[in-house]
Amino acid sequence: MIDQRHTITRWVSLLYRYGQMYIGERLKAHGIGKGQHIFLNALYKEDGLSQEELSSYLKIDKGTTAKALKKLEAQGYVLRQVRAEDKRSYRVFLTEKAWRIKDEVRGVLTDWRHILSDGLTEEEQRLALELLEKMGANAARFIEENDKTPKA
Amino acid sequence: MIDQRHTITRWVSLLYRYGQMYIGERLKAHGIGKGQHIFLNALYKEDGLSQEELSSYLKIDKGTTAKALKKLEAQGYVLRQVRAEDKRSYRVFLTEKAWRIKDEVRGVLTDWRHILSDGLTEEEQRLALELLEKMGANAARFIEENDKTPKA
DNA sequence: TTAAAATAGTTGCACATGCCACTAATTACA
DNA sequence: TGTAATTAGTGGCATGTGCAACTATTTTAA
Repeated sequence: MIDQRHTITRWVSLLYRYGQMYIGERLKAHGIGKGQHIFLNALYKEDGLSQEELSSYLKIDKGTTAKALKKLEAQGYVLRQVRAEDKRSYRVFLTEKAWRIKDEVRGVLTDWRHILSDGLTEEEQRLALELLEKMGANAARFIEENDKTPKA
Repeated sequence: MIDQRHTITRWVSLLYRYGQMYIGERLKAHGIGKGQHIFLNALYKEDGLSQEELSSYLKIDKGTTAKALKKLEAQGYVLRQVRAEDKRSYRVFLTEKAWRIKDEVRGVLTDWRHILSDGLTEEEQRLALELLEKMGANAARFIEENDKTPKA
């Protein structure tokens, strides 16, 4: 019925939304929402980051970051320690409870990647990541340049 | 500081969120939100579809579709006509006001694609679309199969 | 050294999105 | 034919997300 030509933007939208559904479904049982897993995964890689560092690494708004961490803290997955050297900021640490489910949380992303990669060769998977990375870097550069408020 | 290895999922998230920001910013002046442009674009391709058809084509929840169309109708961009043959459903038509901004609305997506494609060869762009399409189809198949409520 | 600018984090608001329960109409079938 | 099942659309709820205004602290510079 409709012309089936899809665009990059359209597929990105589908992949994002469906990925969120999958992740949300898989983590629901732990009381972790689809907006929080990304922070857990970042902290598994490097524990003790500040919210600012998480925000800028993940390129997620600091308000969103604050809310996600608040939930993770309420669920007992992270705790926040005011830094002595700079009392404005925290260090965010994973709790034992968070470390205990590390493999499971990381497994959700791994599994989703496997679902997406079905039928793709190793080479295609590598290429997909490389091209997404290039486009992502372009997007980030553009958006970040354009919200620098013109000084004048 | 943090290991810079990003995954497909991470880049998809960034591309989606930044794309939404870009689109929202560009269409704000027309009173069109970032959640509505996708429906306009689908209708530019084929006018007069039902909400059901739009939902299933775009793979967007029918509740979300209903709300987006309600906004577009309130802004005078679409109107809905009950079908005589099936009084449960509408045909959604673009108004003259919507047709007038067609090039501009479509241009937003084109421009965003150009931003993303900066530094990519034609061949890479083709590949990117092809790989996204394959992964998108995998995602859709998985999600759609898994929410078929087991009959038993 | 003090006043101004920058920075980390919080909160409220608006909006997008999916899910679910619901209504009204249509279709299937006993 | 009449009842059950299915379908199109709506509305409420929960959550994620970005933005903007705000506070508290730290840094810069006059």
